[in-house]
Amino acid sequence: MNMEKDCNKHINETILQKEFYSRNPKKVAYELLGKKIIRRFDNNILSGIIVETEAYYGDKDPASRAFKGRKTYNSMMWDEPGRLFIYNVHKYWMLNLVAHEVNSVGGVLIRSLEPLWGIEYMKMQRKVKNIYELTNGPGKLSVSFKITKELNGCFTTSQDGPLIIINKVLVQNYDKSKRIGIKKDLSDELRFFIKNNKFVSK
DNA sequence: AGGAAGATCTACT
DNA sequence: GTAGATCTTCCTA
Repeated sequence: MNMEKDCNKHINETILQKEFYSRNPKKVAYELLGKKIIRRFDNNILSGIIVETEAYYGDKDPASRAFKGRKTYNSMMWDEPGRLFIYNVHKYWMLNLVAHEVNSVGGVLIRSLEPLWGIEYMKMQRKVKNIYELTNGPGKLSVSFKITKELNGCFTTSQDGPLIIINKVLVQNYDKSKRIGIKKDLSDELRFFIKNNKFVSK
């Protein structure tokens, strides 16, 4: 076995650490594309590849949950980068990673995944058979991956957490657009997705 | 008490 | 593809 190759493989299989998330959310959102998400609960393991994300800022971003100042339900956005921030929209839970520079506020919404393992379990959760309908939207992936507000504040950076994110090589073939479903959006394009990936939301 | 929300489903043209 | 209902959670009054 080639020693250099073995070494690279090891590096690419590490859990993303706090430093990764301690940057501008826009940069974190883009770099999260292609990374592997692993969800553990009871004796189950589910996993998928992140194929669509959106960046959110603090009080300068009218679409952000942090826009109106720090409250009980949104305080996680001020917290340590790499923790989970979960909130509700309509009747669905949104999966976010806390991501911001020092003394700042922000997060990245995971909008779509490409399912890897546990597909049968996801079909049961979602009550649909079509594999493309399991995780192609923020609400849908939370149902498939059994994500609820109980996970708010969990550290994705610790080995034994219920949800961790594994490093992978940087995705090159990505595209960006305005964020989806936002009434008052910023002029910047803050939605990132892998080009021609069938699991990106519509 | 009333309303809005970072979405989704269903039932259509 | 697009319109309208949905019936949860948290906000504002």
